[in-house]
Amino acid sequence: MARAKRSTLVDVAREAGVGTTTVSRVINGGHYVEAKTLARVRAVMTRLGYQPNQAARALKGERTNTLGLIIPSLKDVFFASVADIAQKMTRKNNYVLILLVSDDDADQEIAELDVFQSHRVDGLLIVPPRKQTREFLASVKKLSVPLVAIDRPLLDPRASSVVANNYEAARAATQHLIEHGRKNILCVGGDPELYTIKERLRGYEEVMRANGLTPRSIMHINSTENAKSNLLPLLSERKGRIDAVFALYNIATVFTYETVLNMGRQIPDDVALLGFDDFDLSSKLRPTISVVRQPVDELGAAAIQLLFNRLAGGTDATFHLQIGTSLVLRESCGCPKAPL
Amino acid sequence: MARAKRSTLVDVAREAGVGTTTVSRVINGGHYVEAKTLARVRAVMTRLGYQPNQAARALKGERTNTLGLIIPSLKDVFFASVADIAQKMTRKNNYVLILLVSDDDADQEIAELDVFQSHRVDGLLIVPPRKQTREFLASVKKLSVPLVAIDRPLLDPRASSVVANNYEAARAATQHLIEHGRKNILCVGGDPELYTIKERLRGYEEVMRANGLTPRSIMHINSTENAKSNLLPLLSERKGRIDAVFALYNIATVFTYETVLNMGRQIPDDVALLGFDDFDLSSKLRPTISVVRQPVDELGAAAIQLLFNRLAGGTDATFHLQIGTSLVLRESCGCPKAPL
DNA sequence: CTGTTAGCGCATTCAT
DNA sequence: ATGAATGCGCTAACAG
Repeated sequence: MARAKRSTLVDVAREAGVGTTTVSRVINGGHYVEAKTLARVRAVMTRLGYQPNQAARALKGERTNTLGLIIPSLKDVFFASVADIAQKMTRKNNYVLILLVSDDDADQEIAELDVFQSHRVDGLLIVPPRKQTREFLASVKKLSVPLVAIDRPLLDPRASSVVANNYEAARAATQHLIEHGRKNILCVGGDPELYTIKERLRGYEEVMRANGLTPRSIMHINSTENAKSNLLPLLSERKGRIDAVFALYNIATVFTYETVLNMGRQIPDDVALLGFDDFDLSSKLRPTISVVRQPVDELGAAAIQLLFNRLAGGTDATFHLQIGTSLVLRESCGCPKAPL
Repeated sequence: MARAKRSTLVDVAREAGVGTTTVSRVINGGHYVEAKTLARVRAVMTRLGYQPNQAARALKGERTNTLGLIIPSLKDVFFASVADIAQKMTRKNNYVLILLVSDDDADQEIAELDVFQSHRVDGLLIVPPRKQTREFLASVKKLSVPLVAIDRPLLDPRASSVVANNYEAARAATQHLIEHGRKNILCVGGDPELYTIKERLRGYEEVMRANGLTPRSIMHINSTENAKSNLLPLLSERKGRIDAVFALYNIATVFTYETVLNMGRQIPDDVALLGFDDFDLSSKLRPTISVVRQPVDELGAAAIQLLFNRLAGGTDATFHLQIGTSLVLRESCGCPKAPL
């Protein structure tokens, strides 16, 4: 708390009786410096509590050692996990992460890109907004630092991206329900404009058709009320009675779970349930919920790695990584209860 | 992506046919600049896509417009929410937030304080580590920027802090269970070294004694296994059979829930359950779980506000804010089921 | 191996 | 109302 003036590189040089270059070298690894000098300078730095001023280094046109991250929200476990792994990887590379939350809004994300420009971050990891407006894409194009998109690809093909293989995941999930003998499988989703949702829906529909079954889906499920009023009629239909639900994102899974139980039907006996995205208490609900799990850490790590490769002067090539998912089979899909 | 050299203030000045001072003035609000000049300069800035270089401003000894946040983890909803509100408030003040995760480790947190010093953040919001070692406190003392502690007070009394009133919250919770006629109330907690846990335990014990009841507690519940093996024997005791549990943190609540149900007892009929800290699916579990809710947003907002007040040149006084909590009464405590 | 020096982009006196 | 000149702390030539 004591507002003491910080010591600078020059102070250190003076105290240690060396030139500024030497001190600079010590800061940056101590190469080409005599061991004795090195030790002396280091001692002085410690004594003075010297901390290099990143602003000055940045001004020299060097790196700011700063990465920017834009996610739609921190309250969503998935994105919080992305932020978590991103910050860990960033730190490991001796960088620091600036966090901006976009609320999934393109205009806000444009403003945030500006902020990052202003702060001269060395690279950017972003979850593109739901609607990638032309203005947004223009802003992206003007960026002068490497950028990697995560979770959803950027419409600008020149940007690298790391996403889960949503399509294959949905295929596997649907296939699994079919193998449990389910025939009237309903697909429950959120915003149909969203890339991930579209891909998942596509996978579901293809597998249904390939098995001679009729795909049925309902989108825009995003609240308890709306789940009840929209889902309930569908689930109550007599003919072609729905015997399974494939929910396209974690909240939809929970809403479906709630709605089904509230109408007095059994999971999985009456209605099997398989969700997309794992969530905290998936194994605490009764029955436990089977889900498609996205390897968030892998996604995040791969994305940050892409960024650092670029920063390390690697190729300028664009990568579009698709990461595989896995099925976590618990009880709700109809799989046997795991032994205690 | 196009690596174009960014235009600088000088470029703008040249293009606009004015001096650098004028441009600087425009950037900083445009006072004392003729309307016509102002418009012209602004136009040039837009055309060139000019973005002031924060590094340069910082170097001038001014602000970096950057705040630092240290939290133990992003995977904990509580801390994720702190980060969320912190970043929102920070942005609103035209600042930016750098996020560091400490894993609740003092040494790591010391290192992170250094990183923040190096990046010259203007202020710091931190969740102090579980164990505030002497070294850690020394590092804090050496800081030259305002710092506010959140969730747990800092042992250094010169630092401001914003915490929930854990003690009162625990009193109210315990009292509530007693009012439901419960007499053998067990308190289930985590790390007994933790400030929040200690305060909550203290509140619980006092109310128990004040009502002529015997407090009983078990700490270190932090995994499903350990919950089962430690909790089960206690809950199975015949005499003085436990008829309620007050769980001191969200995970403990879930572990208790799971353990009780697994042993075939009913909540709340056999064992009432009241938890500390709300969690995502608290109202989706059967029965729904009653909890003490901490107003995270209020906590975070108050803390950031304290920081900005200081930065605005406000008083240097130290504040120790205690924020009140509320009881969210659902079914697990014995309250009547809410009507659908 | 080591020291001297010239900017990086900006805010700021101090003039005008 | 505006401009010229200075320096913030550091790195990178360039000399020794």
